[in-house]
Amino acid sequence: MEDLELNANAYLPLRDVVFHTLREAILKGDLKPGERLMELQLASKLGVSRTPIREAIRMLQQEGLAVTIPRKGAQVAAMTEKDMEDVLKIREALEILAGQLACEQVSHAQLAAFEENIAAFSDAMGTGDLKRIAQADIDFHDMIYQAAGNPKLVMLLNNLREQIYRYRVEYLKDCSNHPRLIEEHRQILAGLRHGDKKYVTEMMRRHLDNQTRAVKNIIRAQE
Amino acid sequence: MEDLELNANAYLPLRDVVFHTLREAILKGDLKPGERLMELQLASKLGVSRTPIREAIRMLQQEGLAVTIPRKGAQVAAMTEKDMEDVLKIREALEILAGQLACEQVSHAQLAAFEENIAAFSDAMGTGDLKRIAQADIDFHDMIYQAAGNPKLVMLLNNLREQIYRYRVEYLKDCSNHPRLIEEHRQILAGLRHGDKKYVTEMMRRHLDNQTRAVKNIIRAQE
DNA sequence: CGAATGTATTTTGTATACATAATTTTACCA
DNA sequence: TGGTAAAATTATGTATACAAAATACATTCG
Repeated sequence: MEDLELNANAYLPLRDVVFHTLREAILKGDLKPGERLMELQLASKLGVSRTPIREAIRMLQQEGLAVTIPRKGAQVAAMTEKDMEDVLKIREALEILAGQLACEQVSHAQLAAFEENIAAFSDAMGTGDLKRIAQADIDFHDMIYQAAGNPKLVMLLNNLREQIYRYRVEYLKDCSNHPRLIEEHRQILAGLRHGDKKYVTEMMRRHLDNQTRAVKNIIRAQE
Repeated sequence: MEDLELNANAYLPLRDVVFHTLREAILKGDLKPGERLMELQLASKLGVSRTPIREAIRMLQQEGLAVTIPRKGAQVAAMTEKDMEDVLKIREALEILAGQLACEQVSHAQLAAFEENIAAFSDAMGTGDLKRIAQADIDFHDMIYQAAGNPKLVMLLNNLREQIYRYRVEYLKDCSNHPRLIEEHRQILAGLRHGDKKYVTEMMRRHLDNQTRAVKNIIRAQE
C-alpha cells in the first residue's frame, strides 16, 4: 500500500468516505489481497481516528472485500481462481435473470437510451479511450439492471461486478474483442426490443460466457 | 421491541454477538420494520457500550436488514410485497443454479444424506413438530447448496433465505402442503441421482414456484 | 544451536468523553 | 390562540483512553 487519500466530501459521515476510499483502493489493486488493514496505520494515513476506520472495515467485511479474524484484524480478501469462477457463475445466472426481466418491461425511452449507449460504446472504441470504453460497457449492463426493475438484483449485481472489476478492465484493453462486444450488445438489444426472452437469454449467455472465458485466461496469465 | 438478551459466547467479539442478536430479533419480528435502532437504548438493553452496537449496525446495514440515514440513525429495513417478490425471483434463479451445479458433482455420500434427510422430513411431518419440519426443509436446501461446491453462492442463498424466513415458516405451518413438499424433494433428489440437469432445473422451478406463490399469499393475507 | 519462557511492543476490543446535528419543549409575542 | 424562536434535550459522529490479547523479541536453559 502507498498513499491513500480521503476525498473528504464534507457532509458524508467519515465512515462512508473511508469505506469508499478503501473499496476503491482494493478494487484498483492499491491494497493487495492478503494485505493487512491495520486500524491505527489507516487512521493516521487518512487523518481520522480509528472509529470510522473500524466501521468501514465492518462494511467491507460484509461486502466480501475484507476478511476479519477476531483479535487479529482484517485483511484484504484474497481471491483465488476458483473464487472468481464461483463469482462468475453467480453473475451469469443473475445477469440472465436481469435480461429476462428487462424483456418483460423495458420501456421505449429505455430502448432509445440503449441505442445511444451502443453508439457511445462504438465511438469510445474508435478513440481507444479505455476509461470511456469501460464506462459505456458498465452503463450497458446497468441499463439492463435498471430495466429489470428489481433494486435488490441491482445491488447484488453491482457487488458482483465490483469483485471482477480488475479483470474486466484487462479484458476491455484487448482491442481484438471490441467488434464482437459491440455485436453482442446489439443482439441483446434486438432481443429486448422484441421482448424475445429466449433469444435474450441465449445472447446474454454467449456474451457472458465469452467474458468469463477471457477473464479466466487473464487470471491464469497473472498467476 | 421488548426484551433482547445477549447470548454472550465468551470469545466472540461483542460486535458479532450483538450482530447475531439483532439479526435474530429482526428476523423473528421482535424488532419490527421501521423501528429505530437507537444506539444508546440498545447498548443499555444489551449491557454493552455503543461501540459494538454501532459496528453491528454497520453489518446489518450492509446485509440489507437495516437502513441508515446519516445523522438520523438506523432503522429496521422495511420489506414491501414488491421487495419480497424481488427477493424470491433472485432466490429462484440462484437455487436453480445451485441445483444444476449440484447435479454435476454430488457425491454418493451426499446422496445418502439426502435420503436420510427426506426420511427425517417425512418423520417430522408425522409428529407435526414445526421446528423439526422447518429444520429438515432448511437442511435439504442447504445440502443442495453444499453439493454445488460454490461457497459464495452458499453465502448469498443463506442471506436471501434469511430475508424470507418469517414467511417460510408460515408456509410450513399449513399441513396441506406437506405431501407435495415431500414429493417435490423426492423428485429433485431423483434428478440429482441421475445427474439430469434439465429435470432438476424443472423440478426446482416447480418447487420454488409453489413456495413463492404460497409466500406471496401469506404476505397479502398479513397486510 | 534450538526450544522455551518471560518481557516489551503492537494491535485489537470496548468504553467513554466531547462535539455537533436533530428533535422536542418551552416561552414569548402578535 | 397560533405560530415562531430560543432553549433544552436527545442522538449521532468522532476521538481518545484503557484493557486485554496477540506478536515480536530477547534471554535463559537444555
